[in-house]
Amino acid sequence: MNIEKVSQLAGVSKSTVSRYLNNGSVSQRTKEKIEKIIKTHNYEPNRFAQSLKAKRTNMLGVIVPRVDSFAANETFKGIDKVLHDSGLQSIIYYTNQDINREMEGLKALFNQRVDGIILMATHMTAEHMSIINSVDIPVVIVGQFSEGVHCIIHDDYGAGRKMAEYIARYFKDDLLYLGVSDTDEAVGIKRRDGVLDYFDTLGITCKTAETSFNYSEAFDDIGVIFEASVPEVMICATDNIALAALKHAIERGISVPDELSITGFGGYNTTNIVTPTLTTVRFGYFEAGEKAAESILKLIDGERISMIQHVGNELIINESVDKK
Amino acid sequence: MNIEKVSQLAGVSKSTVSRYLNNGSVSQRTKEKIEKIIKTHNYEPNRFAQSLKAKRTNMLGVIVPRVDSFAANETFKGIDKVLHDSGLQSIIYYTNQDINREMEGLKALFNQRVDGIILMATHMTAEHMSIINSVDIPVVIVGQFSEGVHCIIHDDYGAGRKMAEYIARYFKDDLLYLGVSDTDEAVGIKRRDGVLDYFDTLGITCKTAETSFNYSEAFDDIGVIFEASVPEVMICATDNIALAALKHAIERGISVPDELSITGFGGYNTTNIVTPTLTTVRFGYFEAGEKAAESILKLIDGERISMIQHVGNELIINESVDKK
DNA sequence: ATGCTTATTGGAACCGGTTCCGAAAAGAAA
DNA sequence: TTTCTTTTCGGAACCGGTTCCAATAAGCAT
Repeated sequence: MNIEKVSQLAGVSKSTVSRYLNNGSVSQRTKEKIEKIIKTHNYEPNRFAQSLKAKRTNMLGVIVPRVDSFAANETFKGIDKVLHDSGLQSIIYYTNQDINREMEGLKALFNQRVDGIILMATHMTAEHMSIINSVDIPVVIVGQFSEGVHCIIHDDYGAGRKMAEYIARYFKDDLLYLGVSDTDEAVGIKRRDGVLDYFDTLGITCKTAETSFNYSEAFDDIGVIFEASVPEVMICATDNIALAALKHAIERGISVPDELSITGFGGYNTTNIVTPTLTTVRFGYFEAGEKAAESILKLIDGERISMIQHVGNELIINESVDKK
Repeated sequence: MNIEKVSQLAGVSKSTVSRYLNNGSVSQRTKEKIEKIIKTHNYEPNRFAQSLKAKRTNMLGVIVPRVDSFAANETFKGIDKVLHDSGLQSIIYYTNQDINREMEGLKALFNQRVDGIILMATHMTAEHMSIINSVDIPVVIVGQFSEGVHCIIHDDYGAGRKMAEYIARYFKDDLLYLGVSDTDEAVGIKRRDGVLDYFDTLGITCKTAETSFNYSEAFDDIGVIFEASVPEVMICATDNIALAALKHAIERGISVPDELSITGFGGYNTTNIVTPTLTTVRFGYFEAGEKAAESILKLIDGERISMIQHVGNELIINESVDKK
């Protein structure tokens, strides 16, 4: 079934059918004739033919670094909600945390003529920027900041500070901040500085150590740390790291929170499943996804929007901190 | 940049450039001329124009019921691995576990002219089948069985039996199987029957109760069950349910596994994070995804493949069962 | 050089839509 | 009824590729 056949069966021309489909001026009588044919043969116009002429594909590219992370899942749900409501399809480009596949994805999606791209970035490089600039469709980055692109970012500094304020109510020393590499701007630097800067203003000293985002690597690193000494408080840069710390503590018979207080960042579901439940900061991942999708829609429509949008977060007080 | 301009700059005709792009017969000299133009202007053919004629879009639809589940994530990773290696794009249609959106997705993806659809189904209905049959592109179902479609299914019955065999080594009575609604064929019926049938052959009686896939609903149901009596063994139909049971037990001071043994099904990551770690059956979700993708590729190429393919699973013995 | 086979090439039609433009039809005013 | 507007409609060109077919060029043996 194509527009040609529909027009023949309805006894009109192609252009009339096309006009009918696009709210053009068609008389009531022909409208009815065409409608009948379309209904009985349930005709649907070919999207490729449409896109060819219209230069708009109604498809959005979403580059997803990982699929097994709470943050990524929630963000995607937010994106999907907005896009689905606007009748757009999302093409997922999954990168498995491989930064080269991120570049590949940008190019491939652009080549598919998607109308815009949302990039859930892990770490922005100059190469990213050069590709993004060479691509003349809207791009929105969510979760990381980069100069010159539209970004949706979490207030990592504020989250760090919130956590530090909470901890400082109960503890003054023997603190350890367990962070990640500062190649990750948001988590590795901002989040850490939010914590440490606040402690600094109070004159509280907090040791630091570094580990990986990966649960089992973090688990091993924490083993080494505990071998040397167990602090009173461990502020972990992510919930995954905090979960690894908790696991280690329980295995070694260290009581949480009586002997060791542990906190995370993220608000993952698992933080409520383990015992004790984990005190953490919940980020607005879903909201970030929604904002990213709304932003890209506006950009596609040619609207101007601010380059940076912030998403809030919230301290979740659970059982893993000793409130002496 | 389009094929017309390339041809003009190279001083040849459109058809020659097209032939060059599709490994047709082109002389060495013209090959070089065209290559040079394409490289310097980094031209890429318009996919829509190609698809319009070729009737092949190189895009696959994947209908995903949820994104925050270990099973769904692993399956998707398997699918993506195979598709990415074959240079296909996957269009994700996320349904948020809404069965109506599954139908909607089938229609929408077909309408997009995807070359095939992989459906991660929750529950197959007659309506599904009627849409699938009306759609004349290959469809593969993964995770559920339905007569007349190509399915990749897990050996849920075998998994149930494996678990029952293991439990029967240590326990003879006071068992409870905590299942889910039998609207889910695979988990609700097969998995349960695998467990119960085996106990039957040994003359072991096992009580049953029903709850939801959802963690918090399961948590509430388990509270009610424990209020009445706490069994010695709880065989839970999913890891999520088992995690809820574990949480409840710990909250009530019931020692696991000394007083209560708990098992799950799934092999989720969280089962290794909680203490005690959870004995479970790990399903080959990734493998199922790979098989689904390979199958759809074969079907697109017109090969015949068997209607049902099974994926294996493996008992993971952890700490949550008392081996007295 | 001639005749025959094979490798290259350009022209034109086609895929299935949209849109511009002018012609025909309908409606309104005179 | 005639004339002027306004709607409605069909024809044709176009979007950017692919492919069939016939024409030309090249290669080869005689």
